[in-house]
Amino acid sequence: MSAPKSVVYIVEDDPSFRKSMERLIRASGFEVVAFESANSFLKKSSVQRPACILLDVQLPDIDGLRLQQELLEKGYNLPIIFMTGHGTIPMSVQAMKKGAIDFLPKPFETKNLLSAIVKALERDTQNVQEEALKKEINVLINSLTPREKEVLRWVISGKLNKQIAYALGITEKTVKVHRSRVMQKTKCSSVAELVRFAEQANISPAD
Amino acid sequence: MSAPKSVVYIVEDDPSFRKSMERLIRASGFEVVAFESANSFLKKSSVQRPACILLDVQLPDIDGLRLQQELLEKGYNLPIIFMTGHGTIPMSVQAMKKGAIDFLPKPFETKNLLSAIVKALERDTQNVQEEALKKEINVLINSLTPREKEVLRWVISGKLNKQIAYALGITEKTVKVHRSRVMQKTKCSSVAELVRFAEQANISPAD
DNA sequence: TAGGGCATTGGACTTTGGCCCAATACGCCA
DNA sequence: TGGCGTATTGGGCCAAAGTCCAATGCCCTA
Repeated sequence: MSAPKSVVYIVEDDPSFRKSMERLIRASGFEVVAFESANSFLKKSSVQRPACILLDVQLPDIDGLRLQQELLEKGYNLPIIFMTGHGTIPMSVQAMKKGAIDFLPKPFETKNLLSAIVKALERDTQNVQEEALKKEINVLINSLTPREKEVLRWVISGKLNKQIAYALGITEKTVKVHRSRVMQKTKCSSVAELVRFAEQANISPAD
Repeated sequence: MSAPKSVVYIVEDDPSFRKSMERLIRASGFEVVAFESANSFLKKSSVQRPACILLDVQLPDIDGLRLQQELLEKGYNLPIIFMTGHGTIPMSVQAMKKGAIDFLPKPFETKNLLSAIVKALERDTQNVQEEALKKEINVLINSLTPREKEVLRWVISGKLNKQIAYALGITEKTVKVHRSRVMQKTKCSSVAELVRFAEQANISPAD
């Protein structure tokens, strides 16, 4: 299993600055893909992960901060490092509030940029792992029938089969059947595991 | 049950600005305590909660950012709103990275200040609640004997009494006794509850 | 219309857990 | 030294959960 190479997406309209950034980052061992505008980045169909975005605030089409907002709304969770030549404190504060990794006024120190990139890629590696885990869990959850999900919610709230049966208006016998199917399908071998499993799948206990 | 009144601590050396802030915030319905330096604030023995700090960056004794760092290290978790007359982007970014609620260059809009204060106090209300909960939980945890804690760790990892007995080199009988004591002392009535309880107490499953 | 998935129930049996009783042994503190 | 808290074990009993077996009724699709 070879580690996937990390990608740094650059979005910067100044060609000479863009190219010098490309060289610099590539020389540090990262894969680089550069864009000259926000829209050309957005047109990219697929995004390699783990990755991060090195984003200029002033762009010809869409404002960098605006792009950050759009990516957030679309659920893309790529860490962003801002660069700017004419930034203000309120701009940087807004960017940081929305989760930017860093906000670098040009000209900046190379080491500051690189440490920000490392941090961003570390975070995205985390994100990728977490998303993969959530996906796996959701596959299992979606294999449950509606009734089984219901029983799951009662089980993780610590109720006895008897109580669950009463709550659902069915026999304790039937609850046992659903319950054992839930354990099978979720690959859990104890209630304790099941509780943690359900927590990660954002399934709340019934009441 | 009357809600405790929220306090805004102001740390600002300019007397006229400090007083005008005091008036403004007090007029908005918050309790205010003002200090003219970082050290005079640090000398305050007790802190009312929920609260937040309205902190000037340039202070005669300790730098505002430095104060933030010190409070972090001491485990004080008071939300901070920075104000500054001569701030830079790197300063604001650093402050935000360390969890500041906002960073306002003077002069700022009153509404921006007030919304930051509201947000800061909301967060601290959260913090206070969470800290109180953790405290309660720790009281219960500390009432457990070492052996009981050990059994707890095995129980929340989903092990059977038989397996726990083998792991600890004792009889299943004894495990049952410890286990029932754990349930009593933690006031949990099911394994599911116990798992969540232990999670909040930062107790990890045994293996 | 036949089959498949789903929800439901039953019986019989074993394992596990929880709770009652009581008892022994160790270390520590007043 | 006498008690107190802690850790340990036992027997007996009942409730709860898990695991085989098998069966019925419903809805939907091929």
